Amino acid sequence: MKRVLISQLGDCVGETVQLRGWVQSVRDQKRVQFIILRDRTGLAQIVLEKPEQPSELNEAVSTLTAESAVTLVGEAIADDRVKLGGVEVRLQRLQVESAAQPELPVTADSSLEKRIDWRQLDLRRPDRRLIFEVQSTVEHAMREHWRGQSFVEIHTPKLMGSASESGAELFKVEYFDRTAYLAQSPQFYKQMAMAAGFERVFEIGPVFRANPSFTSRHDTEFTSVDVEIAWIDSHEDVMAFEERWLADVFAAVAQQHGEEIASTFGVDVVVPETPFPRISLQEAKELLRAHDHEPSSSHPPARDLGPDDDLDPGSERALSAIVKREYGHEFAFVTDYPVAVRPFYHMRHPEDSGLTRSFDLLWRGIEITTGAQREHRYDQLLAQAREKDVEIDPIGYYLDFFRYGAPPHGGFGFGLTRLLMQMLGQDNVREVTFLYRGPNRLSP
RNA sequence: GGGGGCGUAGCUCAGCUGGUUAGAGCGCCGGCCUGUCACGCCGGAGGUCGCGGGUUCGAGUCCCGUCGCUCCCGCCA
Repeated sequence: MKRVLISQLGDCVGETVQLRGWVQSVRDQKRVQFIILRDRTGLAQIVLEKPEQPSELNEAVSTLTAESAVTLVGEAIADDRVKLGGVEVRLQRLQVESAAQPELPVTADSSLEKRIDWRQLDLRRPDRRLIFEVQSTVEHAMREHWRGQSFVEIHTPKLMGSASESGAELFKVEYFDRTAYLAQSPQFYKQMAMAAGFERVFEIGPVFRANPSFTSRHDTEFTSVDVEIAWIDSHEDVMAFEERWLADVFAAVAQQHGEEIASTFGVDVVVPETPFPRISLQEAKELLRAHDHEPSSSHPPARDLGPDDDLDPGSERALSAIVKREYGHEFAFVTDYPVAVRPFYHMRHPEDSGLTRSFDLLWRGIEITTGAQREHRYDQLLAQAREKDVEIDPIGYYLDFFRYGAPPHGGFGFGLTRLLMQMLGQDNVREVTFLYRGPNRLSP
């Protein structure tokens, strides 16, 4: 007897094998019983004859409930009648490791909310599992690319004494006799790595945002991918890095999961061509004005945008559609945002101090990256902080990073779940988050 | 924080302008069925219609309040 996975059954015909998995279904007939067993590699049919006097084994099969965890032993038999792979296992022994209660609380067509309540059952579905296999491939491909370019992986603290950026709200936590905050971004610390001479760093880690955002693309805790690179000339170098890095990631996903993603989710993973189109925010607004985009029924139309306005979600969707049509590209770097909508540490254009050396990356209408060249000159950084009315005292440690020689540098933050959501045609980040955290969700 | 939508059986939903005992499909339980593979057939159980109040002879349905969820906007990745 040997322990095998369901995918290996075809090579075990005539052998006695042990299978371990979950009961997908039971068909209990007069003369014969079938179990459909599922493991991480697929489905298999288990068969047992039922004589006039049913055996104990027959009784055990009759009382099996769907989703019970079992170990079973039987002989693998090739049989053309079996539509499921042409091989079935003639049951000899059955061990119920843990019986499932009858009547599952969720099914594949249950609401997302209920499926998250019972996430351990929801994730047993092969299509949900595929999401996290793809995520593993994505992160691995990212690391391979970084390692090939001598990046250093860092792990920055998630407990902070003060805010790292203005705007987003912070979660307060009790920290002995004072208050600490959960990090909303590793921004300041990856810049510290630049001051420390690491030159190229990355981090994949959790970030926390106390925004009460009720949308399909926000959560209060999510996995952020952060990159910072020294000795750059402008934000162009950062974009040039990111597009090649992403092309590598897409190539790995397409190669390892392309077919399964297409058959499961009905979307093609297409490796994007580099370079991606670059469009300044001003050009973007002109494009939007020039194209009469039709508002969809589920989304409001894009607003009319002033010079200091950022793109709203409607404009981002419309812009992506225009770029797809005009440039034939699904990605678009939107560059050179006005100072008003960017944080104090973004470097300004030397020839136009109202604009920053910054960019967002849109993919299929959604923002997956924000990046910039950072201001590394202490006096200029201090002046920009004051101009933005940032309290200097709490960020004194950060400003100190730049007092003893910091290289020109820049980087970006990247939303892993937003990438996965778009890549796999999912309509909500909760689908691609192992356990979602939102304003109303702290369990399971 | 602002706006829209939803809440009826374990799950997904239907219940028109208020009218007897609240329905369907799937699932569950029992029976039947010589190999099913979305098996099929027969039968059964299962509901405080989110919760509270009001209008009415009568409320799942109308009104007010409340709780929960969800989507969009704002904010952002």
